Amino acid sequence: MVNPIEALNKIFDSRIRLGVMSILIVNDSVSFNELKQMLELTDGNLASHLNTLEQADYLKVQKAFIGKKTNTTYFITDLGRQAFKAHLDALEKMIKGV
Amino acid sequence: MVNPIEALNKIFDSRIRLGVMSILIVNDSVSFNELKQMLELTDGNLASHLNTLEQADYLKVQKAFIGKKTNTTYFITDLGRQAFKAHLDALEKMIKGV
DNA sequence: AAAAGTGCTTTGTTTTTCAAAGTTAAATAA
DNA sequence: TTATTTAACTTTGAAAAACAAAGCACTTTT
Repeated sequence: MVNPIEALNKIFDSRIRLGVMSILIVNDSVSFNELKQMLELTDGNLASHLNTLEQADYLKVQKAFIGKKTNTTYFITDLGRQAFKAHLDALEKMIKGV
Repeated sequence: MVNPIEALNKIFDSRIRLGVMSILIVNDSVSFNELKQMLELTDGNLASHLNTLEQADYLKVQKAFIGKKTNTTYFITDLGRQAFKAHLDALEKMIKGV
């Protein structure tokens, strides 16, 4: 038998990063503040998890002004979408005992 | 919107513990050594993760002799099955954006 | 001018993860 | 009978990760 956990992505061990990806995969663009409110996190904690996902090229950032307010918006990348799906597939296979 | 990650079980953040549960949910009884081989872990690492799951009453242990050899076998508990399913449900809901 | 909001970074503590080595007890080989 | 091996841990310690809280730069609102 092949080790069932080796196909799981370590980056997605984190509940918070899973949450971010889940939000971004259906919403296609979400601001820092929206994420913060949805996930109920402190700024620093969110920023560091976003940074981990960014380092992995799973999401990209766009800084802009909306009206006069600064706004940081996050998008999932193709690689991120791919990695997330692969992780979910691996999870499903593992659970189903394939 | 309700925080999508709060229904996730922290115990299942760990890939290894997820793996153990996935194995036990379909196999109903697996020995320490089988788990060790399937998941490719060191003794200590496996023991500590099993301990975490035991503390949570997600699995129970049975020590016995099989022939003349000592054997430690792990079983999932009802609570464990329940918690695991609840976690998977929460994951699914989160991913589907419900 | 003061207060508040955005989006971080920094700092430092706590928690978690893990490998490696040590341990106990039984089994088997020499 | 002594030595080795196997099973299943426990202990130790190091490294990594998670997190809250505070600080900061900048802007906007009051």
